Amino acid sequence: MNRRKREQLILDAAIQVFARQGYSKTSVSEIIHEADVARGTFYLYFKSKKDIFNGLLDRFLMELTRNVAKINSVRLPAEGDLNEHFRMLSADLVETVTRNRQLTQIILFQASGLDPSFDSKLGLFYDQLTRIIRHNLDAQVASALFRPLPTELVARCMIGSVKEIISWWIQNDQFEMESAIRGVIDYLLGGLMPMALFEAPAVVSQEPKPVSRHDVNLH
Amino acid sequence: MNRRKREQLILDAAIQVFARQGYSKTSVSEIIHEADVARGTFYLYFKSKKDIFNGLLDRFLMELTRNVAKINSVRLPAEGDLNEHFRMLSADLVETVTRNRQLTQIILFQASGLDPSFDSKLGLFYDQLTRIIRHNLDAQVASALFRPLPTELVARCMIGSVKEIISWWIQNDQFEMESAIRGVIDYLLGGLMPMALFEAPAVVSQEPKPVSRHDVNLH
Amino acid sequence: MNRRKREQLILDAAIQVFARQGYSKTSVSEIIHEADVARGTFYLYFKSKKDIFNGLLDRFLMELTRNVAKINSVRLPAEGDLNEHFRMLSADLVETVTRNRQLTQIILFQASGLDPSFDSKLGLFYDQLTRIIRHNLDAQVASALFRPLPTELVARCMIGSVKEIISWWIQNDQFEMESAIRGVIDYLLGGLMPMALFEAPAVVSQEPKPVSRHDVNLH
Amino acid sequence: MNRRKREQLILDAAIQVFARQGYSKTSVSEIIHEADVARGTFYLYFKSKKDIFNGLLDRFLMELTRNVAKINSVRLPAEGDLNEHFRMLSADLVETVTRNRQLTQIILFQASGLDPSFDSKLGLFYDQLTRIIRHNLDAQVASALFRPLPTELVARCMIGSVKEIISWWIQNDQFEMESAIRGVIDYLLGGLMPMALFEAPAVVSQEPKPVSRHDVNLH
DNA sequence: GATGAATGAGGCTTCATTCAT
DNA sequence: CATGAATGAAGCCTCATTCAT
Repeated sequence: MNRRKREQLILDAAIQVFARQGYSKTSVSEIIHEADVARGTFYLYFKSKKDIFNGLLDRFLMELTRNVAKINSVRLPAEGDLNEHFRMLSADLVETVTRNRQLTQIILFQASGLDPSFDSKLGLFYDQLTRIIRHNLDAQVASALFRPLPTELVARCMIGSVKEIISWWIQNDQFEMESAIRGVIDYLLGGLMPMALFEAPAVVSQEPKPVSRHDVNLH
Repeated sequence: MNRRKREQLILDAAIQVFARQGYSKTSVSEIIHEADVARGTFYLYFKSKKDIFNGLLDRFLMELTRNVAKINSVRLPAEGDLNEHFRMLSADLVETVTRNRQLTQIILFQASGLDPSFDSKLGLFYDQLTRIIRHNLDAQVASALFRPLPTELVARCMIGSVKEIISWWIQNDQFEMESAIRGVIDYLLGGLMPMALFEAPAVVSQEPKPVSRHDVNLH
Repeated sequence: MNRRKREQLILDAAIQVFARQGYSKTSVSEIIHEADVARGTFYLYFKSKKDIFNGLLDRFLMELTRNVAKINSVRLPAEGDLNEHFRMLSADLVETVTRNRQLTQIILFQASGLDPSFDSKLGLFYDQLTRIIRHNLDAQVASALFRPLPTELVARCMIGSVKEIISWWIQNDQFEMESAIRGVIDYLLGGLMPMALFEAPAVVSQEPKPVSRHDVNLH
Repeated sequence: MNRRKREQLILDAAIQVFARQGYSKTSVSEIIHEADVARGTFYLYFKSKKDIFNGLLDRFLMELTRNVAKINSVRLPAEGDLNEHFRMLSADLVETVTRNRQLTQIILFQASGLDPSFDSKLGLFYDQLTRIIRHNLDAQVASALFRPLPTELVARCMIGSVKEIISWWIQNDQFEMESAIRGVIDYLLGGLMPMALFEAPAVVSQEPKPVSRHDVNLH
């Protein structure tokens, strides 16, 4: 068995145990028992319990970042079914999360507050995600596809919404993924689009939107 | 010093220390040192470390529940500035969170995955929150103030949005609370309201919303 | 059993085990087994294995310093049996070393190179000893009782001589302490005194040296 | 690369690492890293960590024994500068110690108490050294060059003196070797020689001692 | 001969909890 | 009620040594 395979073996075992018991209550003993390797072998591949968790964090956050970047890398089409458009783009994200159900659970919802290194890594991850989404929102606003908005704030709300739905899904076996995805996208978009795109354009140009709806600008 | 006062003394000390270091990294030693009571005294008032954390969870989640219930207990006014309306209603929630900045941090973002009992308590809390919000949303939808929506899903998104913003605020000292609150409310509402309420009502009744926007119903 | 007694109990056990096996090969497990206390109790009294050893170092080196200071604190009498004079003064040192045979063994001959903190403590100890002895030597030289000498060097030689004899004694059960002490003092003095002080030059060639100077023969 | 060279390679690496960190704190990993050989290779040449250290002990103690034997193998000249005589004889010892500064440090001052096998080897070494020196002292006493003395005791004192000075030198960069050597020899001799051998009795009271006896001043 | 992945005994330390005073 | 000394299970990690390739 070569180095890569053995490392993966231990990583997989760690995911299982971390998912089952959380980071703090997981001991290295349990990981090596699950992986069926000797104690020393664990430390041959990972410097510490923190280290292996950091490894999981890195891998998974990077994959998620790629997924989110993909969704936000495309210019929105001026017409067509936006919901369907985003649904297709988000397929990879959904697939990643589905394939790593347990890991998602651990990393998104339990990694906070365990260790400064985890926290800072997560903080950077969310910052980066925010930046990506915000960048896209800014572009849409600039092209008047979306109404003026405090885009950083909205990006964070979107992230929070998606996280919460994922959390709900993970803990709920009767969750219907398909309709939920459409529902979330619909809701997230609904808050962004100028009415004009939905309704008769004529009205829009006649009077400005009420001040209360776009006078908010953070920073 | 009577029983109640001493218990509160220890609880306060525990909040301080849990807030500083999180649950797992906090030892009973640190709590009793902060509270300046003997080791045995701690166990006179609390069954275990888990027990005192459960107590904190209960108190804080109950207060948050009351705050959220208040926001959602009022029928929306048919006219007037909705944003301002919600801003006033959410004042207590904002106050609670501001006053317990550290506790919020621990309980909302670090209590997950530490212990099954905490997890189930948090799960119930979010379920209850969802139920409250959803009940209100349903009412608004019924009275056509909001467009048809998968209300449970939307309620969860709202919770997620608020949590994420709170998390951002906690970790960011330059956060401008005032404008953020308005921004979040604006965004959350924007995703819910039928265009008709903003623009000329006439249009709304003339043609239904696009199918793609409200065919999503979970459960 | 009060704090002091319990600490002494553990210290005594530690001395036993350290003496038997040396510092490195002694485990905390063995100390607590010898002391018959629980593992946690050890750490209630000592921060670490290093800490308890440091405690032993401190106590013992301080006692030795006092012993040596005593020997060197008195001005030498202009006449009388110098050997006997020093023998009386060194009684306490001999008693300390005899009473702490095992501790002497560990601290003087095995504490070097185990840990920087031990090394620096030992270094300071020997420096202080050297200073004390040198100070006395300087005084004797000034009053012409001793011949001019590189006093620091000589002080170190004296320390080395005494250490080596102690080491020999510790490892040798048939060692005759009494005669050895007289022999060492005689030898150490012999290298310091101007000939004139011992005898009238003329006499030397006429009759043998005084009995007191060469009646010491070990083995 | 042949067997002998590779063994020497590992031995040299071991010296480096042992010297830097002492025996206990040196791991086989560090030795093989320094030697740049594989882990298994180490065990091809040495049975264990203890084994390689024993090898170093043997080699070095044997060289020291030779050096000391050389100093003591010669009959003292009836006249001439004894100090200079010994200084020349001790050149090799000085050279050995200087060339193996680190090894000296480890073997003379840190090898004690690590392992029974090391202890017994060191014990034998010092016994042998004592025997060599004592044998020579006995001869000098017999020929009345030295005054009657407990020669074994004195031999040990001499060894202790030299060890202490070496230890001082190793830890002190500003040590002036040249004058120290003369000083030590002067002091060691001064404690042994009958006054008569140094000067004509009559002279003593008339003029100061010969320069060679007190021109040594460190610092 | 040479390699280095694998082993597992054993070391140090922490800490929630108990209980005699 | 209050105290705090004592407990010991359990956690993390190291490292000398082996052995299949």
